[in-house]
Amino acid sequence: MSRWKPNAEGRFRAAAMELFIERSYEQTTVADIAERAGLTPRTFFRHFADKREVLFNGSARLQEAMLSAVRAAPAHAVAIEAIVAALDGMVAFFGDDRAPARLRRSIVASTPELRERELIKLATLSATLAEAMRARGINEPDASLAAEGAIAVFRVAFAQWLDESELRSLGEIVSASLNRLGTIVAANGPKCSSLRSSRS
Amino acid sequence: MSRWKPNAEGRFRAAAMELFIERSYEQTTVADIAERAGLTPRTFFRHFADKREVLFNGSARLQEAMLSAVRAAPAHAVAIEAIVAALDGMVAFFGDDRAPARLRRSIVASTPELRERELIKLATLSATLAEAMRARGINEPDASLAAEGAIAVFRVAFAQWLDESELRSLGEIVSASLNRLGTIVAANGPKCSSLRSSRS
DNA sequence: CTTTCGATGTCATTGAGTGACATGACTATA
DNA sequence: TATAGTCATGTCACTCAATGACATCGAAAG
Repeated sequence: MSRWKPNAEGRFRAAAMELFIERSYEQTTVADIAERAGLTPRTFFRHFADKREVLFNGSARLQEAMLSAVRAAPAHAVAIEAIVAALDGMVAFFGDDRAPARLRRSIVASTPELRERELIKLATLSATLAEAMRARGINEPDASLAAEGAIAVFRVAFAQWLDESELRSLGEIVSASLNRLGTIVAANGPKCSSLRSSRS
Repeated sequence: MSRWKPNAEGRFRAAAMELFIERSYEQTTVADIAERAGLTPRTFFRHFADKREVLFNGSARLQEAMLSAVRAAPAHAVAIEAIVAALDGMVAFFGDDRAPARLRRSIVASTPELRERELIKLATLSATLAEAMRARGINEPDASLAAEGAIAVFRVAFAQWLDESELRSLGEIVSASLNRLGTIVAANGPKCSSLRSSRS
């Protein structure tokens, strides 16, 4: 019997998904996952920083997809062009099949611990996007604002995409949301509306 | 000696802040905090859901400030007016003193665990704001988009407020950021720019 | 004074996460 | 083929966050 098991991470992920569905995330211990994967708990933590990470494999690939889309954008793109490219890359990453995303969301949504992790992944995505925009000559605070706005649009649109039936594609929803955000925020008077500058 | 200690939560918070500064968050155990507070670890968890929560006392009050500001807005406010009110309420909540916020941020920023919790507090704030807007007749997806956008603006502006010297007030920075976001997003063509609707 | 109730203490336990060290397996090089 | 090096894994022991069960103390009400 060989001691070395090929594709340990894949084994862990598959075992974890099975157990998270059979029971739930909370009622599954790392020992359970390791047992089903035919490995030990100690090895689990050599492949994943913590129990949550086993569910967040895709975030690195999503980030890569977003980044290469931004870098492929025209050279002197302004902020809006950069985030449109980023959103485009993210939309392409997910394709048409909502089922896996829905399944994953049902697991993540069921546990505060996992919702927290999801948020930090999105925040990382936002920070990475802002950084990429700065690297293309878009300065602060535009880079951060545009990045935060883009991720916010994506989050809202993505949730809608999962909630509604197969009517509109993700791209259509994202596009509509981006336009909607523009309409909303642009309704603000050029001078700052009624926000009082509270110098005490 | 009386067994009952008045203001247990306050004692825990004070003890925790001291220790987080002396050592760090990570190198402080709940047992340490309890000892300095003159209480037991078990009691700590009766007052705080987990170790992180001891640092997030203000978030409930911030949410209250934001909510009452939104509810105080004119009756048929459109999205932009509602979020301006919300931002106004949040700005007022922090006042002029940046020192406490800076200290707290230095602690939170030093630990991924705490950054995650911070994000979920902001996400909760966003969801609450969206809910309040819906209660005032603003429909989806405008409510969610505006709420996400507003929180994004606040987050970026708040970070700037802490980073720069005492030049501009928080209100001024928030106001400027909101306008900037409007300028950026409004630059998007009315029809959706180049985001291809990727119906595979 | 006694009863009741809420806050705390005590004890035991589970499960996440980590460090140290041993061991098996694959690879390179002679 | 032999030997050394390296990498993934197993084993053991440990810390610490978090929780349940139960005892106890203090205060307030009757």
